[in-house]
Amino acid sequence: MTISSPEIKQRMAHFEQVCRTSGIKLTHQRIEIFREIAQKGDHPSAEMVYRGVRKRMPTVSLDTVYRTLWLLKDLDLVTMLESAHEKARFDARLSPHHHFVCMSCGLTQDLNCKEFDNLKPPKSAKALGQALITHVEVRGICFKCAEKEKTASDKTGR
Amino acid sequence: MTISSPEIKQRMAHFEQVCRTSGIKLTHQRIEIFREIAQKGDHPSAEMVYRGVRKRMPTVSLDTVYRTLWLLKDLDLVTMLESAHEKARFDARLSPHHHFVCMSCGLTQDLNCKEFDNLKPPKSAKALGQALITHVEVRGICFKCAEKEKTASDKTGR
DNA sequence: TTAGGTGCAAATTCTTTGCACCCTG
DNA sequence: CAGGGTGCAAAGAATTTGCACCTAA
Repeated sequence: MTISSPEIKQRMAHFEQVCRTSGIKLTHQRIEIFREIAQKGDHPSAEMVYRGVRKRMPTVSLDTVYRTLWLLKDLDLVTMLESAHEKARFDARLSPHHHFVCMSCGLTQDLNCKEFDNLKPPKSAKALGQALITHVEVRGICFKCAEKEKTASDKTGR
Repeated sequence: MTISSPEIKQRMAHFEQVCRTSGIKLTHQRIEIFREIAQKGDHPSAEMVYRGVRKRMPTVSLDTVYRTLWLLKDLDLVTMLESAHEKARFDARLSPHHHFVCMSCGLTQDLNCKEFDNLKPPKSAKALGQALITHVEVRGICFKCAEKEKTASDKTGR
């Protein structure tokens, strides 16, 4: 999937604005790396971004791509699929169920919900393949992390 | 979360039966590794399983834990959270949307669905923390992989 | 000008593999 | 007893880090 040109422009403008606001330097590398993600809708990996950017800028290094990607993520300019950084985790429960994932510490807890169990894949999924499982992931902040953040903000005032 | 004793027994029985059916040897290591996952509901990582099993069997090696975990997964005796093996993947689309993930090749495609957008976190999530985002992941087989499997089965007859 | 950013190469972390010995069936 | 399974140590893959040079503001 390729993103339409006005949409890309808007994304680039937003990117530049956020960088300025955050006092982050607008380097060639950062611009090209962000553009690479902004103009592609196929959820590229760091390696894929690297290869794409190298076409236009043959000297970028892979580690700059990584540093920039995490930076963009911290600035909420991109989102991440699959919790990279996370190790594989296993579950012996085979019956369908859902998850609550803490966005701060990554703790994953089972979530039982009849309503979710009964969700049917939408028509739009039919265009992509054969849908088998509909799994809901509720993301939020677990109580332990909420407590921690509260304590921290009491100190920093932030 | 600890799993109730009858439930564990049932899981162990199922495990032993599947191993026999598949002609997989029931070694001490495999039994203890499966038990470790079966009796815990907290989605342990390979490292955590390793530490748990070592208490009862100090000589197991981490690589046996890994080999056994992937084996259990192949036998559909355990499921995996977070697509380990997968690299981090990025997305510049910030508006909420959902995903169709191919269970065979891992291809992730955006899925638009108003019904999913409007899903509210269930009451049971309130007990775990503050819910912020409800994300649906439809898992299935994409057309490309379905085609591949079809071609393969034409040959193997499986 | 100068602090933050980059490239390089080496380090880390998680996971996999080759090989000789061991144990289940 | 035979062939799959295991432990060890070493290899791989993805990501991170230290350091000296570079460049946007």
